[in-house]
Amino acid sequence: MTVGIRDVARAAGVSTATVSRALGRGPVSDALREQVEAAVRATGYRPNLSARRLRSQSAQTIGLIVADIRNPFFTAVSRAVEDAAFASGMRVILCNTDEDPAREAMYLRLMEEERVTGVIFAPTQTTADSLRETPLGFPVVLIDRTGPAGTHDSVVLDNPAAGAALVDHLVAQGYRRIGGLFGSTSSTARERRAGYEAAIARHGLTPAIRTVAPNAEAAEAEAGRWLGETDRPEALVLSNGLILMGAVRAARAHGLALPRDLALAGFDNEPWTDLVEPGLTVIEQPVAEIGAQAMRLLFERIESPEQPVRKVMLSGRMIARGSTRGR
Amino acid sequence: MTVGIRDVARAAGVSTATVSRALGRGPVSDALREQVEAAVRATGYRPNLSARRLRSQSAQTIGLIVADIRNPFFTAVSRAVEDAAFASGMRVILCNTDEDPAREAMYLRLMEEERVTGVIFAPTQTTADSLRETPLGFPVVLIDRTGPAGTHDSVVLDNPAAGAALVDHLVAQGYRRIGGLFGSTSSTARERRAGYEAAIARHGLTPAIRTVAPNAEAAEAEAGRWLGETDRPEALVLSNGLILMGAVRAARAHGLALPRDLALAGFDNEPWTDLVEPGLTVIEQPVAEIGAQAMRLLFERIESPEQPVRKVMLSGRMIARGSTRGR
DNA sequence: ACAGTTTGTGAAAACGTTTTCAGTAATGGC
DNA sequence: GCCATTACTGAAAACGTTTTCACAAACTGT
Repeated sequence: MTVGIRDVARAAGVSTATVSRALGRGPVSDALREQVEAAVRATGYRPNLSARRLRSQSAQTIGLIVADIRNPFFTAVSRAVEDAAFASGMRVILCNTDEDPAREAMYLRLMEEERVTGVIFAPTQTTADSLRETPLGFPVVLIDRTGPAGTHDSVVLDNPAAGAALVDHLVAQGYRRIGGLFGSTSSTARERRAGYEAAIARHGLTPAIRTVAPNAEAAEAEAGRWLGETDRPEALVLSNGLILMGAVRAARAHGLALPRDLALAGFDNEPWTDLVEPGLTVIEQPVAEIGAQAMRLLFERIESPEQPVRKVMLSGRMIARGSTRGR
Repeated sequence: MTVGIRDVARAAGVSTATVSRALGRGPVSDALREQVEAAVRATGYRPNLSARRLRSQSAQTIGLIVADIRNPFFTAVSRAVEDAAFASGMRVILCNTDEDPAREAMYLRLMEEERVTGVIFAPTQTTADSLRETPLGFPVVLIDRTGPAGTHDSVVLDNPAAGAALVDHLVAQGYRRIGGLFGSTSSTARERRAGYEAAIARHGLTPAIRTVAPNAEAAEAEAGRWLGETDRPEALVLSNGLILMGAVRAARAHGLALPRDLALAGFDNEPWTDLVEPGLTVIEQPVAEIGAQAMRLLFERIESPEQPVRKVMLSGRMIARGSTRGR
């Protein structure tokens, strides 16, 4: 039924080995190569990638495992990853874990069964920790979140510096009672929180920290409670774009005007952050760069598996907007 | 090196056929099944999916081809598609075409080589037209955009109705000079435009239409020009979320207040549309439903390939917000 | 002109599964 | 107790490629 390499070989009057070589990079005379190409056109042949993978033991596929593609940070990273992958003739399998360690484990197993060339992975804290003992059958590059030191290549933001920068900025603008609302499941949030704490201490201020599941709904609920209390903070640092959005909603619900009643500073320079009045101060992450660097690390790891573990740390860029304008 | 089914068979003291059956759904006695499962655990066996696909001629993979995953509409749809796919034991390969027919053709060919089970595809007008003559080796479900009638299953919004609903709403709110800014590459935009035109005519008004590449930058530039003209419209209908965002930016740049100086009504109820003051009136698309329905159509098509072509048309829901408050 | 290399080619093995085929043992109806 | 099913099982073929191996022909350098 379906046309295979032997049909092409017959049509071209050569062996299947020659067809394979003509299509790949084996040595073939120009004359035969042309015959083969003509036969391919005539027969409408399409190589069967499963067979090719099985025989060549190379899947030319990478796995991309993230919490939720709807988080704009991951959306942008995934686009960069896929561009780089397809440019190198690789396919991408995308998986959403919803920060669930069980699903993470399931997808990692799936990646083993696919015999993928490599995986780019934003793990939860839990899985990142267990990753060091379980050797996978493929190279892994961690993004956004990082595991215990030195077990896998990774590309992350300089989160402590970014967290501290937001505090410094708020202090410079005259705010003193600065709270922090951080995600509960990722090392990223922990690091941003550490930067926040360090900067707060350096300025001789008192920290006020709450943690929350990293989604807009949970953040809105928690921020709503907080802002309803009598000693609510003058300013809030939010550890990612979804939590920032939740905080904006909560502020609206309480009728608090930015920045007069409450200052907000968060992460992720999403397109809407400069549209909501008076503009939200954020740390912009170099999302495309993160994806591209992750692919680069992955390719280089595949190239030379034994090289020392590397960690690429990129800097965020603070974009000051109206939400932190001084008092 | 790597452990295969024959290693498991040897460890369990059975044939490879029995292992295959124990892991799949063949008839195996309970005793042997347990032996096999123990052997699998002992050896750390992971099935090789390439081999399985090759032999069983079933890839259990679907392709998802969209313009750009960063368009929130496609982000949300893709999430729904992947949830449904993984729930049925299928993998998803995601491809971004950037509305480029050449890339669309390339990815369609890739899908043939992958021998995918099916494809969910949001094509450009160009490719949608050519799709009817080129028979692909797999079922295709069109989403968002639709080709010439009746060649492929599809799930689309009732775009004419949605476009008309926005006009009706604007008219009811007292606006008369209502312009429309539509994307230039998709049938979706054409249909929304048709709805706009029909409603405009029905109200005895004069249409004013411009088209633009469907991205925020191009939309901002074009809207900026338009709003700078002396006879600028009182209200604008925007054919998708990105164009809506561009229009908001252009209005800001011209210092126009919503809705006093300009009313805006667009598509896609993205999370930010109720955060930018005074809230943007939009048609909400049932994104999760679109993804889920597409998968359903695809599965049913696989089930019975000969059944008549089906088109699922879903209704949008208008959410009226401040940007169209009456004058 | 010769040995040694390089280049191009085909036959056949191999990749790791599932599936077919044939066969044996157990079960059921009478 | 016998025949006809049914339930399991293993040997071997098959899936569609790439890669190894062997070999012939065409080049090198001398």
